[in-house]
Amino acid sequence: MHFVEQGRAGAAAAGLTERQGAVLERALGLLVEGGERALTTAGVARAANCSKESLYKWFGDRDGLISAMITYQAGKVRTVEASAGALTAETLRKHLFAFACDLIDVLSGDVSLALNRLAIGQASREGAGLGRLLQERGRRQIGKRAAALLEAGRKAKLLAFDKADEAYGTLYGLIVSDMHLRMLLGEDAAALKKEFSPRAEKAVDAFLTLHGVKG
Amino acid sequence: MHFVEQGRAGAAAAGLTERQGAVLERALGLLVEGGERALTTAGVARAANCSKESLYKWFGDRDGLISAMITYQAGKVRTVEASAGALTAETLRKHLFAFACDLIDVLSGDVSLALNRLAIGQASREGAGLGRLLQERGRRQIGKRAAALLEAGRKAKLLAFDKADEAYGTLYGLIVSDMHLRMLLGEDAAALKKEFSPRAEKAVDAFLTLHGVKG
DNA sequence: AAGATGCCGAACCGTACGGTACGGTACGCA
DNA sequence: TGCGTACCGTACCGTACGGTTCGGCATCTT
Repeated sequence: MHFVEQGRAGAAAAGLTERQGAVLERALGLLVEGGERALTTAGVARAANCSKESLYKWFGDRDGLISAMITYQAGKVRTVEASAGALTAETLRKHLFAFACDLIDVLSGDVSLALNRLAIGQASREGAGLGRLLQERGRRQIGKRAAALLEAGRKAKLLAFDKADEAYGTLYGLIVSDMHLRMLLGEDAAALKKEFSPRAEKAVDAFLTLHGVKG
Repeated sequence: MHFVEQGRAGAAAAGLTERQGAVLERALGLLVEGGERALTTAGVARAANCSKESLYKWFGDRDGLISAMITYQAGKVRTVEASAGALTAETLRKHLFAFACDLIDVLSGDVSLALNRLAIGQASREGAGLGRLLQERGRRQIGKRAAALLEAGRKAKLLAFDKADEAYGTLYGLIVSDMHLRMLLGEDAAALKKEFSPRAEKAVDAFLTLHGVKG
């Protein structure tokens, strides 16, 4: 596993009290369980045994609460630096495969799905604020890891590509295809994950066919 | 262009009055403009110059209205049968490229985006009903066209693959990557489309590298 | 001419939500 | 002991929505 979920590390990172972190945790639970409709200020207060007054003091308003939930959750996912050992064709393939599996794991996580649904629902009425936040805090991390891996592969003369982000886009598409959207639309995430996991290997193969240096 | 938008053909296809089709049209307009929050029964009635009573008589309730909107919109997109002429490597590439462009066009359409956002928002609280409907009516059509094209390519010994739907998944991923999700999250659709359109050619090239029969 | 039908516009009802205000309580500090 | 602070629980307010009801009008049928 290359992504680690840390207990409440997200709280301190964002300058939040332990208590506030716990509240956000319950709020995330409510969101996962019942979607945006279940994320009412009264509901969060009841579930977290706190008062609405405190919610408004801490987070400003409902949107502030949601933003705090996103950054809090993003703070829990940390990417482990890839081992900087010498890269061979074999280890590169292994790293790519591990990346593919982790990517599928992250995307199919129920908290991730719930937050993406929330941000997408919000996107229509008020700009791309939450969407950008989610993109920035969530995908940026995992994208960085991929970029580092690809760049290392190129340095080791194992990969060839013009622009790293285009190559990453290709890799992402090969791995994910339309799985993410289907999960967001409500298809059973576990079943889809089971169906897509074996594809991870084929996706890596395809990517190496496209960008691997023949050797 | 291989996808045609027909005026109100969706109405007759779904057994709807001309008037009801017009109402759904206004409802779709409201949804595109202001997201789910703007899709209130009173708002639709006002925008369409009809009474709420008629809305409930015609569509049952709000969910029925939404379902009708989805099937109505799906009925407007028809895939044109690919010309059955002899397939050469050149024409196959052209067809694949046209498909890629059309796919990007469909996915970046504002009505499509709005309906997908709506279905995704709904997915969390009440099963995958709308999601399935959207998937069934919308993507099934375009998927069929792709499947036919791929199958024709295989018959002409220009493509090689085991399962057609897996190959389609690969093609889809190469074309779309994470563009759809980013648009759903609120990134400017026009800008993204502009960025991704040149990628369509590269995606087709990559797909042919993976599944094309060397000749 | 008279009833029936279909529809509009508006009023209405119950509910639920976001946000605020208030009384009460536990705890730290002088 | 007294005071401030932070918090809880609850009640409250305004608003907005889904859904129903009702009076009125126009068109069609017999």
